Amino acid sequence: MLTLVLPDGATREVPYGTLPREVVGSIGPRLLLAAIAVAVDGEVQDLQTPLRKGGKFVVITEKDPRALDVLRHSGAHILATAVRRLRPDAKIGFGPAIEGGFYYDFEVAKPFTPDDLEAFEKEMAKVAAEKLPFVREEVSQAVAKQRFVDDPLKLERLEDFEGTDEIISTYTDGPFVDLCRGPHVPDTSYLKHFKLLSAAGAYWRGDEKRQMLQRIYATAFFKKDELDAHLHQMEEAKRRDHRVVGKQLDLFHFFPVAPGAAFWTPRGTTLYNTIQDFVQERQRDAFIEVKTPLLYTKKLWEQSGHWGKYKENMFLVLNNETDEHDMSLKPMNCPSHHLFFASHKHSYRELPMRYVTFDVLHRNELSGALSGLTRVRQFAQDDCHVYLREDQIADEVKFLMDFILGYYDAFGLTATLKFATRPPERIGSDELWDRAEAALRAALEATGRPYEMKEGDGAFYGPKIDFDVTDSIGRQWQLGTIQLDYNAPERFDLEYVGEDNAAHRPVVIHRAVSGSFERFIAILIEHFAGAFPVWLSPEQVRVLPIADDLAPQAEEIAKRMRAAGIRATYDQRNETLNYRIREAETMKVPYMAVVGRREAEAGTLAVRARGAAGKKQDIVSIDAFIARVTEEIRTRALTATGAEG
RNA sequence: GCUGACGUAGCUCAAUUGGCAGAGCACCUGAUUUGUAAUCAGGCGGUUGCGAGUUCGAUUCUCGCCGUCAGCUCCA
Repeated sequence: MLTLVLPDGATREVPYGTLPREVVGSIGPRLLLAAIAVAVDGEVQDLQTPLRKGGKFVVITEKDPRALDVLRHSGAHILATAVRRLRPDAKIGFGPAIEGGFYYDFEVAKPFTPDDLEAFEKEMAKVAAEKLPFVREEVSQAVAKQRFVDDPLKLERLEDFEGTDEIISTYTDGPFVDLCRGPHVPDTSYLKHFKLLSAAGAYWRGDEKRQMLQRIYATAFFKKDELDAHLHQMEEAKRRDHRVVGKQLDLFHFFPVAPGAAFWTPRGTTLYNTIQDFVQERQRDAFIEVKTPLLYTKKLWEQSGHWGKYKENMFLVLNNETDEHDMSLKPMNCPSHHLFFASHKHSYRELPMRYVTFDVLHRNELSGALSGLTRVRQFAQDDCHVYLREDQIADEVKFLMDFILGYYDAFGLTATLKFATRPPERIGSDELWDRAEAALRAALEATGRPYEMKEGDGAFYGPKIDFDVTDSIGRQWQLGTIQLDYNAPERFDLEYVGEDNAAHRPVVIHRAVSGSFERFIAILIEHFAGAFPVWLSPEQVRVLPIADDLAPQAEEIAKRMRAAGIRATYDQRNETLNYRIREAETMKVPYMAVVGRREAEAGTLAVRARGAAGKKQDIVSIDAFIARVTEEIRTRALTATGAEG
């Protein structure tokens, strides 16, 4: 007998192998209708999978977030059912639920077209309407092999079960059978609100050496408004796309002759420099800024370990002297900082020493991986390497963490922390890794902040804390990082002189805040949808004279603003005021300052804040306005006075 | 890199089965002198990404190259 504990504390004794369906039905027939699946001690299983253990028994209905994964996983099967009906030659791969939806991989002779997707979507609606029950069967290896005799990918998966005592199960809906662990919704009619999103190639088991399958991405929800909201969110993300907004606001370009390397326009350069200035200002006291060469011989990369582990991603340069590609553009700043540190004797009193550099880095990303500013081949980091004593790790991690979180705060971004441990491909002994992971984890724990684990996701030289930032429409981006490195000091033979007058090995921490400026700016563009706060705006005020004869005053006013440190322009073109306002709005200029005859005589401005259409005019003196804007810039206010939210 | 889609004026997009490459915006000129999101008129603007091929004829069909986009961890 198994003991089930219901949420209200009541217990049920049921025989081993009882179906959850029976238990739920006995609690209430209406609950059975609403049930999607159940969870036993937190483990989700469907209503037709026999109970094999007792524990806390929770009925999962639509309201439970875990129900969505079940629905989506079933959606994947329904997709495969539809595809098989229309393309019987399709071999099935995997079809899991993923964050935001689900996909299914197929091996087909001819890739899918958008027309195919439309047909599949219609067929899925039919399958759903047929209300086919999902039938679970637990089968032997031999029976399973029989069942998937025409599906080589499934047979390959079955081989993994050889010699294990795992239960092999299949799920059938109508004509379609899939090797599947479950859980599933009771029948296909549960899938009501779904949409096929895209099709693209995907390697079998993510391995580029294996054949390429065709993956169809889709999403599904229980309620129509949730699906609509999801699709709307995708539209919103598209509207904010930094590649589109960057063009509208004239911030950067790409040219085919420099794939993956941005050309920054005057406006984009202003934005870029403003952000870099901000970092530099924040780092003025506790950091040491240096500039280092871009090009190095391979000797340095051999010493750092990059030549062995990272060569594929480096741009190698032909050395005329040796006639070999034995030089490389730097993909990272760390080795040059190590050279700096090693160039002098250091006392323990000097530590921690924090070197920072904003140099350009080059990484040879796969051509297919390039994407706008978020994945580029040339970029700059706000890169810092800290040299410190082992006993300083906890304090330093806290210091860096506060620095990083404070920085994001200035942009209205919030971060969550991820702790990443040793990856399979790595340098350094296990003893060093043990020490590094223990030290970093202890420092992280000491800050008292919550964090998530990312096992095996560390850098090749050490464990790290990643900062994942959430933007204004809820998307997550990995930005900052704190990486602990015991290997580099060994490789570069770094030393400091301790209190005992003996040489000691320092520890290195790699730290980035923005990740790369390129990607950070892309994120800011999308975060603010191009409507930057005043301090970041490439153009902060646009002065608009109402008629030609007021142009000299407008120019004079713009000059006064510039003298006060405001990025001000004036637009005296022979166009209507409406036209010029529209253009300033389109360019997301935070303030428009209109000068008419009344204002010119009184020394005032009629100020219109961006996005404040229909609001009553704000008549202020020029001096008061300058004071207000300079104050907003100084404090780096996130919302302008009187502007949209 | 691989799979697929796409590439037409500075930008956003048209161009029936292969048959004279177009529009709006931007830009220039002129008129208008403008009070809070597009004044009117005229004009300039193209090796249809690059290179081959098929054809009487290619933006359109075929091949190669370049670039852009989606995807290539999310495990039956």
